[in-house]
This record gives sequence, structure tokens and C-alpha cells, in this order.
Amino acid sequence: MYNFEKNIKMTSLTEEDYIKAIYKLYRIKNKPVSTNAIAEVMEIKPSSVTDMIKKLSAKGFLEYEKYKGVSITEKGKKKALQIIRKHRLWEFFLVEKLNFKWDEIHVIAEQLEHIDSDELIDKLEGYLNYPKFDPHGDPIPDKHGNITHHKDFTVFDLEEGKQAVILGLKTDNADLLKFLDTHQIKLQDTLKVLAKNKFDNSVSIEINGKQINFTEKTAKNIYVKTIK
Amino acid sequence: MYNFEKNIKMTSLTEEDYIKAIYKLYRIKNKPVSTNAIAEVMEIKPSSVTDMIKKLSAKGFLEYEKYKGVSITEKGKKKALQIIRKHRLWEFFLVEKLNFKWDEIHVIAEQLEHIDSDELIDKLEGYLNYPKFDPHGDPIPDKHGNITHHKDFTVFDLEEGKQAVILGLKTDNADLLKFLDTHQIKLQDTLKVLAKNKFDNSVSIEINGKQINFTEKTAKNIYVKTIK
DNA sequence: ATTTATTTTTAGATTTGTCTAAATTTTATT
DNA sequence: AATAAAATTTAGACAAATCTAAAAATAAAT
Ligand SMILES: [Mn+2]
Ligand SMILES: [Mn+2]
Ligand SMILES: [Mn+2]
Ligand SMILES: [Mn+2]
Repeated sequence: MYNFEKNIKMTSLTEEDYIKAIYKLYRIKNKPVSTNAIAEVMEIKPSSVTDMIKKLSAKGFLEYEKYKGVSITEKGKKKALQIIRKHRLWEFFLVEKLNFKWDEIHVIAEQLEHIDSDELIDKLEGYLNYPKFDPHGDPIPDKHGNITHHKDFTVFDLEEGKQAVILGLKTDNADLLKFLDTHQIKLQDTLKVLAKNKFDNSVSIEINGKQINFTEKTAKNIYVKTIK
Repeated sequence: MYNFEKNIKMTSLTEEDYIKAIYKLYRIKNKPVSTNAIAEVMEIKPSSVTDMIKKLSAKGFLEYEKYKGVSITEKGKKKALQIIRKHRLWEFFLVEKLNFKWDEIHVIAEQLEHIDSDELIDKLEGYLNYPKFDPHGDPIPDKHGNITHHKDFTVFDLEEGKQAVILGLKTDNADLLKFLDTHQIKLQDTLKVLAKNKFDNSVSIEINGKQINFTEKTAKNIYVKTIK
């Protein structure tokens, strides 16, 4: 009953969240990430970030040059992909097995991703039948950290008249997900761009027989691939 | 993607481990628990315990009188049973769905028990079909904290010649579990006490057609009920 | 009833992760 | 190129959870 069995994790929950955030920022910009950018997405102060990136560089997860921003090392990338893998597998579990809705799972997965057990995550993956995408359409890295990212091509990038299929979402933000639910929009749905509105940069689309106007922000958060 | 969505838990992982340990100690002794006893099961120093029990008393989980030990309040008991509920439901999940062996699950459940989401645990319970006992035979509290404990009656308490069924284990210790595996002993197996050995307090039993000698320590960790 | 041993608490230090305020460096603007 | 603005780092403080060493209280033994 009383085996607290010292949980000797090599990375703290906090460090893991930093590594993940920095990995994601670095991946989209593909150049050193600024202290402020990290502080912003993590909702903490830049001075805290400075301390932590020093520590994570010392541990070999990041490469850091004072005042020049940080990039992620191979070691850091591997760690980040492990955490992302766990996050997305747990999200899949929550939706497929426990019947959560896709806007309810991110916060829970944010905790579950830090559970430390390789065996657990590998067995979970098998139990779920090796899913390739999470409920938001994001690809799930395999146990070696291999992953194929979505092309950075969104509804906003479509030209008028083009047809496309929804592949995934750039964010797990619950409000976006609820908005899509409201309009019965799901992954794999087909849409057609009716008009790109110059005035406010919104995009008018037709989807499932209905017409909807996406704001620029919304349009830029939905990954698509064109068809035919 | 970047919603760290501040995890505002009312109790830290550490506080939860204290509350659980103190609840368990108080339950078996049914009188104030000593600082040293807590330090011992948690494998930390008594001075650390003193600090924490002050804090947990201030928060209303414990009742503490200097130099007189601590007891658990109703609020503390409720919190402890919530954590125990989570621990045991996750253990059940790990064995039944992910095919872990019963000696591998405790350490993982020790982490999972701190995941903060009532909805998660209630859905998990439903998914598992409302199990009443965990893989070690320990009862799982319901969502209101109701639980029926095993009577404190072990193999060691059986008289010579008595037959009994194994109900559960007092500890999740992996070494005990592996020992039982080695001899193919499972929950619900029937055993018969062949002899109680005065010399070393060991107990000779017959189980599944085989004969085995339990040390006092082992015998005292196996809950049983007599039959006929 | 003293003395001794044990238990418990206090005092002070340490590590982790955060903050504010000030100093420094880099970047942008005149 | 000098100045202003923005970004980044440093310095110092704080809360949480732990530790060691010393002091105080309680319990046990003479
Ligand atoms: Mn997280
Ligand atoms: Mn997702
Ligand atoms: Mn725990
Ligand atoms: Mn158990």
C-alpha cells in the first residue's frame, strides 16, 4: 500500500512544457525563438523564461546564445515529440473510449502527457490500434519520434472557387472547437470557397450545404488540402 | 495548440500523498497518528512532516495538536477517498484494458491518481463497468466516497485446519505480488492451514494442490475470509 | 522523582519555479 | 550617428517542499 516509489523523472512537468512549447515555436519559424515569444505562449514573464532556457540548455535540450534566442537540439526535439505523442494518444483515448467531446480533452491531456512510463504509452497505443491522428487531426508521432506534419496550408490560403477537405486544426482551443461544433463542421468535411472578402479578410465558404463566414483568425487555423 | 490552461488544483500532488497516507494510517489505528509514523511510510524526515501537517490542518484536512499527533477530518477523509478511488480505478484499467500484470501497476497509478478531473474519473468508471475491487482485491470507493473495507483478518489469524478464500492484499508491494505469482496464487483461491509453526511464526498452507510456507510477514498481508 | 532516551518541533539552509524592478543589449526611429 | 523604444537579462524576493542540526517536550527507565 505504501510504495511511493520515488518518481525519478529526468525532466520535471514544467521543463516538459517548456520543451514542448519551444519545439512547436521553433518548428514553425525554423529559426531561433525569442524569449518573449516563449513567455507569451506559456503565459509567464520573460525573466522566468530566461532562467529556464539556461537550465534546459545546460541539460542539452536547447541551444542558447544570450540575446539571440534559443533553438532546439536533437535531444530536445526527441523529448518534445515524446510528450506530443503522449498528449495526442491520450486525447484519442478520451474521445474514442471515454466519449469525451473534442473540445473537452486538451486540458486533461495537458496533465496526462506528463505521466512517466514508456510501457504505458506503448500499450495504450496498441490498445487504441495505432491511431495516426488525434481527434483534432494532428499527427501522432510513433515511438521513435517519427512524424509527418501537415503542410502549412489553411482555409485562408485557398483561392476563390477552390474546393478542399479539412485535415486538422492548428490549435486545440476549446472555443474554436465549439464554434465548429455549432456549425456541424468536422474533420474530413469538404468545403468550397465562395468569396474572399477584401474588407475584413474573412472567407465565405459553403460546407455541408450551408454557407458560413470564417474570420481571418478562424480561416488561418484550419488545415486543408485542395481536391481535384 | 498552446492552451496551458492553468491547472488550478486545490491540493498539490504532494499534499494529496500526505492526505492519503495519513488517512490510511488513521484508519487502521483509529487514533491520532504520530509524526514519525507518517515520516516512515512516506520515506521523508519528521521535520518535513511537521511543516506539512500544520499546513494541511490550516486547510482543514487534518486536526492537529502539537506533540499529540494528527487525525483526519471529514474533509480530509473525503479527499483521501477520492484519491484512493482514482488510484484503484486506474489500476483496474491498466490490468483489464492494457494487460499489465498486477505487480506493475502501482507505480503508474501513483502518478495517475493525481490527474485532476472528476468527469474523467466518472467516465473511466463507467467504461470499466463500475468495478468494485482493484486488481489487488482492494475495494474501490464510489463517487460519493462510500467504501466497504476488508475486515482486518489475514492468513496469520487463521487457526490450524481452517479453510479460507483470499480476498485481497494489505499492500501493493511488487515483491509480494511476484512471490504470489511464482506460486500461482491469485485472488479468490481457496487455501487450508496445515500448520502454524511456533518456532518462526510461519504458516504452512495448502493451496491449489500444493504446499507452501508463508512467513509471518507474508501471512499478515493477505486478507481472507473463512469458509464453512 | 531524577535521569535518560525518544519523539517532535523549531531554526536555518537549499532547490525549483516564479515574480518585480532595474540594468543591459539590441533594434528602430529620427 | 545619436536617441528612443523594445527585448532580454540580472538581481533580489518569495512560496513550496525538502533537508540537517539544535532545542524542547514527552515517554521510559532507573
Ligand atoms: Mn502539460
Ligand atoms: Mn490535439
Ligand atoms: Mn501519488
Ligand atoms: Mn491496488
